[in-house]
Formats: sequence, structure tokens, C-alpha cells
Amino acid sequence: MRKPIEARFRVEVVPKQKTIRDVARAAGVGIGTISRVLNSSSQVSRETRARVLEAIRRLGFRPNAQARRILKRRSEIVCFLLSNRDFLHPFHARILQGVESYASSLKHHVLFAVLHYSPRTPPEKIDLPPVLQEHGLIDGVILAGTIYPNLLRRIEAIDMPFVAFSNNVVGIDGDGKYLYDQVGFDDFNGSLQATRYLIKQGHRLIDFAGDISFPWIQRRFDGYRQAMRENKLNPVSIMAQNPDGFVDFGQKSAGRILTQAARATAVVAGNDEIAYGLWRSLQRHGMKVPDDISLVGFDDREEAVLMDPQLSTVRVHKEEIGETCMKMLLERLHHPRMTFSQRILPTELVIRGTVRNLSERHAASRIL
Amino acid sequence: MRKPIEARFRVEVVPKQKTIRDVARAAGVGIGTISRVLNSSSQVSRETRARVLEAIRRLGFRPNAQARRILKRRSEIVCFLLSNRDFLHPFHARILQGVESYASSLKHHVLFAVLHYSPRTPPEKIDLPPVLQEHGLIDGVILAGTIYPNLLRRIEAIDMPFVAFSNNVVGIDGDGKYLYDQVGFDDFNGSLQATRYLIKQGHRLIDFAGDISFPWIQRRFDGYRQAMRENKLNPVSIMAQNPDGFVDFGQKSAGRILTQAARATAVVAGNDEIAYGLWRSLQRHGMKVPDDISLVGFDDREEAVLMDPQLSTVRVHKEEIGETCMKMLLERLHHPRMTFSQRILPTELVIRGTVRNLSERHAASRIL
DNA sequence: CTGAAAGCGCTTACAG
DNA sequence: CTGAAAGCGCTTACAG
Repeated sequence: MRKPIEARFRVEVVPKQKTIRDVARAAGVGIGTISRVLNSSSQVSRETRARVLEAIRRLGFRPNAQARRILKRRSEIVCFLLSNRDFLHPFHARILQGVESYASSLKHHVLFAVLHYSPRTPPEKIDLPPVLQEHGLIDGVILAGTIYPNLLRRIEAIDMPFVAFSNNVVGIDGDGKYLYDQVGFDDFNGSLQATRYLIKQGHRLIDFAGDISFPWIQRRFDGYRQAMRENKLNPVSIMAQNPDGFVDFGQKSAGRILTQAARATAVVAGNDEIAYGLWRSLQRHGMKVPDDISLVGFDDREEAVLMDPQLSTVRVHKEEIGETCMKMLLERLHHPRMTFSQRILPTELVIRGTVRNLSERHAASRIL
Repeated sequence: MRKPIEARFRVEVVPKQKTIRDVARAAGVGIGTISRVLNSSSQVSRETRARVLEAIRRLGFRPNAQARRILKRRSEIVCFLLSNRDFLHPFHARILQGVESYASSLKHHVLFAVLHYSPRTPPEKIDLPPVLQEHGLIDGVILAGTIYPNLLRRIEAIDMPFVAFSNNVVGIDGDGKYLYDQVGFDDFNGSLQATRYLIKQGHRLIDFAGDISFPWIQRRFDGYRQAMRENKLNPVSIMAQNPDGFVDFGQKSAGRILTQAARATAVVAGNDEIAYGLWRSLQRHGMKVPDDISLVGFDDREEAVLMDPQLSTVRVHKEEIGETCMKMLLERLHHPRMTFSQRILPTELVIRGTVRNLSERHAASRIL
């Protein structure tokens, strides 16, 4: 007797959406059958199926995704949450792409959201983005950007399944037991390999330039130090004063390196931006890379290829990180009680043009 | 008599979600009243409201977003679709951020999706991403990346409201009448201003370096040409042979510029990447920027600040583009029959260090 | 102001 | 194999 709710909208919505009932009528079957065909489930006779399919095509029917979700109890939407970044740098953009690529291959969807918060805000006071406030909108969240313990606690408190990109987690010790799902790459081994490579190229005086108050730079320093120690070499850490960002850190490091009594022949930079700043400043001081000084970066960002010569660096497989995050989140959703796990992806040393070979064999072969 | 559907899930879903019915029971009211409180609609007495609110808090109830959407006939989710890009460059990343920022301020959500297609595929054969295949999932889409006519037609065919970021639309003439909603920035005026600025600085021999087969580079060339003509100067377009990307285009342009009979004192680059390649190659040829040659870019990308000196360029307000796209899409959703519109946002000349002042007055003041 | 009921567009046991 | 019905978690005229 009542007007259907929807009538009020007819004025606006022009080509009234077909529903499963329209199709049922057109095909002369019950609505349940339409649903069965749609879900390619159970047994529907070939001819009934054909008739339904035909009706669907004729009416241009597309099932309402929202109505399905409410029954499925799963939205097949996940959120990529970027925290405490002034902007979506290529590094995280590539992670997002990995997430999206894996997700869409499985017909899942990715919401992009942004959050700014202080590490000192109590968990319950963190003002989550709208996506995380709604219930039923997303199945889970992938945390990227800088992650502090209070955010982790907050996400746990709202019972939202999540996976964290762990390299930028700050303030939590990863001591064997994982309290949440995480995916990361191997800072330590990355610079271990890079430093060993420099040593193999004949370098003995090798500095590390990077602000080790960042946990990930600290881990890279640890890898560097390990390589130095195993070769009985002396690790030297270069710090810059009041740098304005990483590039500036690199620029300010150059002066320190050049005024050393026993000047380094090579520098391991904490990341590519530092390497870039270093390179530019060294140039200004009249030093050539790699003739006068060798340089290795970390991350393999866009900057690496913009340098001249191009930067030898440690590549991080960002898309793969994203894919793995998505994969792990899906596992979590299907097995809520599964124990937490951590995946550390390997890095790859990319040799380009900023390292000079100082070894005798090489020097000899050059003369020949 | 039947088991509620949901029972099958109980094994998995641990803390069974509260529904509006639980709250109603707890507060001793009807479910309609809960809904009214939730939507802060109509008149609910102060005390009833308080009682309901209290029950909501106690039970930790959060309304199911999906169920609401199905009634509202609007998901308040839009899709940011990046087409034909190998990756989400900072330029588009910033547009996405603008979209997200405006959207989330209005409690809307943004899905990120990617599409690769050929301009020659017939519209109906374009394989749209899952997001666009579902019905009811998103309210509309913002098109970014490179957009060909066949994509526009395809999106129109599925009756999906959309707004296009128009600068990278290829193959459609914008002749006064707009056939779809679009937001863009002013290529023409940007380089017009940049070129006028160079002229004001005393430059007369000014080249343009850029591949004008890209429509947006063509528009920038047009702006440059206009400035040259209005000053009775001769426009010169530099093209590179088989460039491998824009940076390489810039590198290959340098040789051509340096071998000119009447060598240019300044170059307007089609974009910052070209300017970067130009700068690097000029350096290698022993030329100093801006002492020997001046340079202006376009876009104000990250590269601009990585140069030394930093690049003077035309800034595009990318976040604002994103915000405007989102705003326009919302208008479209609320007024489906509204005539299409186009918004062209202004650019801004950013003066940094790559332009030398050749004018007499300035030269004189230098001698003093 | 508020409860009871119809409805949104689907899915899925149930009973042939 | 398939129709009729109950149900998902909400919203909203309807009738007090």
C-alpha cells in the first residue's frame, strides 16, 4: 500500500536500475534462480541458465554490490592507510600499486586514506579517518607511513584486521615474537651487502652517512658496521648538524668527509636522498664521483637514476611489499586466529656507476 | 524457525557485531528510534535520545555502513582511476591527495584503481577494472592519466558519472562546448608567462624544447610562441631524435642548442624532466646555468628542487586540481542534468635560480 | 515523539 | 533443479 521508498528518487535517477526481480519476471523464474546463476553456484539447468543470462543481457542488469556485501559479511574492500607523510612519495606510491595490483586481480578493492597523528596522543584519542570509523565498509587495513605504537593499539582496539609495512614502525622492538602481521624488507642485509661490495672493490676507508635516530637508518648502519668489523675495518658514522631533510643531510655531510685526516674513499649513504645531497655537494667541492670518492645509496628511488653517473644503490622491491601486505591481509581475514607472522623481503644490490674499483687486479688490467 | 544466515559465520566472527536491534532491546525502544538518533533526524525527545546514546556506547554499537548505503542509494565512494601510466608519479599522487583530502572532509571515500588500455580498442571492449564493473559500489569516477576518446565513451556507456583531469586528454578538440566535466590547468598561459618573463629579463634568442606531439606540450609551445610573436621574436622549436623519455629528450636537445649559429641565451623546456636532462647535458658540455644559458621548466616537479641551482619553473597546483575534480563530481552527483562544465586552474611562475638577467639596467647595477 | 511494519536488493536453507 | 519465503541490517512513511 505504501509507496516504495525508492519512488522519491525517481525524479533524479533517470534509468531506474533493474533489480533481480525484474530479471526474474523477464525470464519467468523465481528470484532465487537469478541469484544462483549470478553466483554460478549449485545446479541450474543449462536451459534455465541460458534463459536467465539472456534476460540479464537484455535488461542490462547488474547486481547491486552493496546488497551482496551485506549478506556476504565481507566488503572485499581494504584500506591503504598512509600515516604521517606530507605526501605520497614514489616509494609508498609503489607499495600502493602493489597492493592495488594484487587486490584487483582477486576482485578486491583498495581505498586510499591518509592520517596525521602524534606519537604521544593516547590511542583512544587518535582521530581515525572516516573509512576506519564506519563499520562494514572495509575488511581490513594496510598500514604504511610512519607507524607508532599508539596507532597499532588503536587499530587493535577497534578490532580491525591489519598488516603493517614494518620498516617505518618506530618505538617497538621486534623481539622474535610478533604481535601483529608485518611485511618489511631487510635494511641490515642490504647495507651489509653494499658495504661488502665496496670492500671487495678495494675500499678500506668507508664512511656511513645517515641519521641513525631513524630506526631504519640505524639498521642500515648496523649492517654497514657488521661488514666493516668482519673485515677488521673501522666503522665511521658521519652526522650532519640540523639538517633540513635528507638531501640537506647529505650536503652537510660532504664537508665533514672531506676534512677527515684519513679521508674515506667511499661512502655508504643511509638512503638515496642522502647520496644525492652528498653527490651534489662533492661536485661543488670539485670532487668527482666515482673517481675521487665512491658512493652507494639505499632504496633505489627515482633520484638514483637522475644522478650522473647513475647511483649504485640497494633496491627495495616496493611493489612486492605491497603485494605481500595484501596477500597477508587476505590470509588474516580468512584465518582470524592464525598466529601473527612477519615477512622480511630481500633487497638487491644494483650496480651502476658510482663505485670505483680500487683493487690491484683491476688496476693492472686497466694498464693493460 | 530457520537458523539465521549469520549463524554459519559465528565460528569465525568472534565478537558478534551488535545490530540496531540489540541496541533497541537494551534501550527499551523500537528500532526506528535508534535509526532516528543515528541520523540525528526528526524529533526524538532529549531523554530517549540520551538513553539510546548510552545503550550505543555500552554495547559498542556501530551501524553497518553497507546496510545504510543500500537504502541511501549512494555509496559515498568515488574512484580515482589512473589510466595508462606505468606508475603513480608524484604529479598524479598529488592530485590523488587533493581528491582524498576534499573527499574525506565530506565523509566520502576514495578507491584507487588502475587501467591500461589502447586508444584503438573499441570502447565496449575496454576491460574496465573490477571497481567499475560492479554496480552500486561507487557513485562516480575521476579520470586521471592519459585519456583517449574511447575511454570517455566507455564510461559514458555504463552511465557512470565522471570528471576528467583534462590536461592529458588526447584526441578530442575542446571547442567551446564541453561534452563532459573537466578540470585542468592552463598550459598556454603558463608558458606564455614564463616566456614573457625571460624576455623581460633581456633574453631575445629563446628556444623551446619539447615534443609537441603531446597535446599538452603543443599547448605550452603555443604559449611560448605567442609571447615570442608579440615581441617580434623568432620562435624556435628544438626536437630530439628518438628520445627515450623526457629526460633523454632534454639531454639530446642540448647538442642542438649549442650548435646553433645564433645560439639561444635561454630555453623554455616543455616540462621539468626535459629541463633536467638539458641541465645535465649542458653541464657536461661545460656550460653553466644560468651564467651561459638560462632555463625555465614546467610543472614544478620534485626534480626542480634537485637541480643546482634550483629550477625556475611553472608551478601547477596539483592538490587543487584534485580537490576541484572531487568538488565537481559531487556537484554532478547532486545535479545529474546540470550542463557540463570545464574549469581551468591558473598556474604560477616560480622564480628560483636558473634565469640570468641580461637587461642593461640590471647589468649596470651590477657594475655599481 | 515513537512503535510496528514495509521495504531496499540481494542470498540461501527449505521443501518440493 | 527451482520457487516461495525468511532473512541481512538498516530507513522511513504510517498511524497513533
